[in-house]
Amino acid sequence: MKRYADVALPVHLDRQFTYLVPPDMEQSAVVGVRAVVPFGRKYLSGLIVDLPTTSSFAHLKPLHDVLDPAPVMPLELLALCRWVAGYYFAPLGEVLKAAIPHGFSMASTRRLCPLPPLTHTAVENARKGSARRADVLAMILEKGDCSAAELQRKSGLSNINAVLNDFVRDGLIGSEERMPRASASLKTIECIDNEHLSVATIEHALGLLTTRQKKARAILETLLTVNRGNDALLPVNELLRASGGSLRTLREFAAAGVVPILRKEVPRRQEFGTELQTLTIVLNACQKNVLGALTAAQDADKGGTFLLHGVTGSGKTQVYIEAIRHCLAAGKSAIVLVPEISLTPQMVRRFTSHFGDEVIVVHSRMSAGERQDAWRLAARGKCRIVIGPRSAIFAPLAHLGLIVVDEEHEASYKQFDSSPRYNARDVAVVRGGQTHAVVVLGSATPSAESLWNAAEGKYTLLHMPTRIDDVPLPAIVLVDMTAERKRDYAARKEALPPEERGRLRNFMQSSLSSLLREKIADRLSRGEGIILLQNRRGFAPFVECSDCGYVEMCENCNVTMTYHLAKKHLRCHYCGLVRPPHVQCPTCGGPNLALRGIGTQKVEEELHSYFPEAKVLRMDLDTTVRKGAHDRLLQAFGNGDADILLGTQMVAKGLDFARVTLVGVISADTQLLLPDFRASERTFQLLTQVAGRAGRGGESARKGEVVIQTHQPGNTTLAHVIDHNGEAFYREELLTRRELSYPPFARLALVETRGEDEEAVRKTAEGFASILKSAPPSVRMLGPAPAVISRVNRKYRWHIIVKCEKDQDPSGLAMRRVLQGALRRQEEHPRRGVQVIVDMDPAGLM
DNA sequence: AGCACGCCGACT
DNA sequence: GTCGGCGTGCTC
Repeated sequence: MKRYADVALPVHLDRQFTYLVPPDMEQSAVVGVRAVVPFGRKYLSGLIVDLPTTSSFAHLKPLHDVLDPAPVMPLELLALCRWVAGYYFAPLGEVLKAAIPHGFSMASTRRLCPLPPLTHTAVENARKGSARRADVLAMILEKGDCSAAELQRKSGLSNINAVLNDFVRDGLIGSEERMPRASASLKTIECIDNEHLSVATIEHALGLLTTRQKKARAILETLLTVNRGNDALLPVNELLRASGGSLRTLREFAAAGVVPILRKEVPRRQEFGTELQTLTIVLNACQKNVLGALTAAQDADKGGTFLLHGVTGSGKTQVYIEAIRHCLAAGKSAIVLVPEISLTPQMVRRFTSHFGDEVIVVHSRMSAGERQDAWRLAARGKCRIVIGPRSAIFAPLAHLGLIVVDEEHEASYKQFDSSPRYNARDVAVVRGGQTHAVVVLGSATPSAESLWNAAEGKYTLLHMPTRIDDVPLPAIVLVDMTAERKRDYAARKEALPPEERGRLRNFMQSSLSSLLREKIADRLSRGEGIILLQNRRGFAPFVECSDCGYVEMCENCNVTMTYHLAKKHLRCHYCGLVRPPHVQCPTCGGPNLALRGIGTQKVEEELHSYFPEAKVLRMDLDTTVRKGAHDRLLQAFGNGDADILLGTQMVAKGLDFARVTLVGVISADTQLLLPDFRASERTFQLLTQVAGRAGRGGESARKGEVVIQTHQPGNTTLAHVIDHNGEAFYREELLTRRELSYPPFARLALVETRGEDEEAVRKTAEGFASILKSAPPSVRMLGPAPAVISRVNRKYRWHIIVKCEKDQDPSGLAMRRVLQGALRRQEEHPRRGVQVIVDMDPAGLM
């Protein structure tokens, strides 16, 4: 009987491909192992996801190879990936590619070699026809074996494969598809091979040494004194360090057979060290309460989702740690999801201090090899705690007992830029449901969705309303920057003689109000720490002609360009384009191009001019791109090496610094005025988080103070921030959401059409919308309309918002069917160069 | 989505 | 004859 295998491939095709299983692979071809298959002209590696007994397809090809001796993807995880693929409209192959680190998305490369008929004379003959073709032949003849990609690059021919095919047909060259190595190999180190070590041989060799060969003698003598079992092989570099000998000498001994050396595989893993002070922390009554609920749920073995709403500084991390301890004691494993931005060595250390080698950390800066090692360690049960961002929700842990999602409201859990567009928090809840693991969503400022789910009884709400040691919440004051500006202007005018007052036309307000300046001076004099938030990097968010209003725009995107001081250039924060600013206005020719708005660099400059003696650390994307820079900055500030930590939202996510007694928000309005239904929520969350950085010290510490500057002093969101009145904020926010049919009361999908041809993009959007018009009335549609940022990376964007009340379609099934149907019909008449992207539960509508 | 194939027009 | 551009259809 014939056997078949369905293989999911990392291609953007919502289909699986069926292959014949050759008889010699029947044992090894099982669900969850990777296989190499012929696909078109190439070979691809994919995952076997099913073993159907029949196939209606007539021209099946056989599997080419099976890569793994045992499944690399547990069935439970495959089921989760299937759910993600279905819910977020992504091909299964792409979900698997996101879930399995490297080694999955491999494709063959075409290699060429010369055949006997290819001689220098043959090359010269070809040169009569085409010089470029002759060059290709010459290269193959010279190199002997080379890749098609290399030939393409060096020859500049665009249709290299067609050209090569001609040569193959003429019998001049040979061609084959070769797969890259199946997987990055484990790192190996050289060790002394204890098993083949002979004391007699070494003593004999010692006897042969002259008295002058001190180093050589030291190596052998040291070797005789160290006695280790096979489990703890002595690494060569340790032996050399201990004996002071050189690698060269050791190599000679090895070559002579005196010292046997072997290579041992070692997983690459980072060391994070321990943080002793947190090891002895005793939970307070509130923390114990919460922990009790979590451990009881774990013991009941039925899973369940908990929303842990704890104010900043209430000690959530310590609760997570104890819950994990309980989980491990029961023989189970745990996943901790953390926003990428908070995944600092300091944060990881809090976990490694307690659990040591049981912890494995995955993060975006890891190499392919490191990722793969981490995945393998988790899959083999060598590490039972995986800490990481978004993608860590796919960690291949068996016996999952607990999933922690810290800062569950964070938008970074939602992948928005590429398929699969999943929200790791929601996937966590689903995985918990599938495996009966307890899920803890923790936050000081939960998302409106999660709070509503708790109110509806889907999640169990746990509260931690007080800070550790009852440190009071900081006092928050609002500064009206409009009034400030007027006062400032009047004062300057007063100071100038009447004939010079015209110069004030371009008067730029300081980014620091007098109140904030006063408080900064006060803290500086006391040696206390200050955190300043300005959620915009660069110097000036836009450059404007003071005469005609021209604004420097990006040529690829419909956004303003930001002026960066260090390089004195303009930069697009969407596509990365860099160019110098105009010297004269390109529209009116005027010389008055002014730097407008406030970025972190501008604040930094002003701080230097007001407080030349203060040490300021700027922390934003521009100062933290280098590896470890983020941690170094936080460490330096924590040590007291600097007085002021100034930065974008990342200053709100650091760990506690007891010495901070003042937090300043340069402008609360940056996010508040965005045309997005989550703008208020985002602002409330960010400001509450950053305010929570103030005054976290022990009992002796001074109360923290927070100054928030705004041009919207009457805004109710800000009023709730200063009152620490989250309850009122969420009550009002939920009311608005209900009125306007936004989440959590409705499910949203954002359909985006995207392409370089504006007309085609618009027409595709209109076509999609007209298909949606025939949907049942419960599925409603807004748009189509150009996106708020109507062009990014040379591509135009149109949006259709699709929504459906949750009480009419609780599972989202109706909406999914409508969208699925519309996508199918759309694919029947595709427009070249236009993509149609469906973003389920989008993080924002821009 | 890639990618090959086939057809057309520009160029030498 | 060469070569790139572009539309079309396929990938088990």
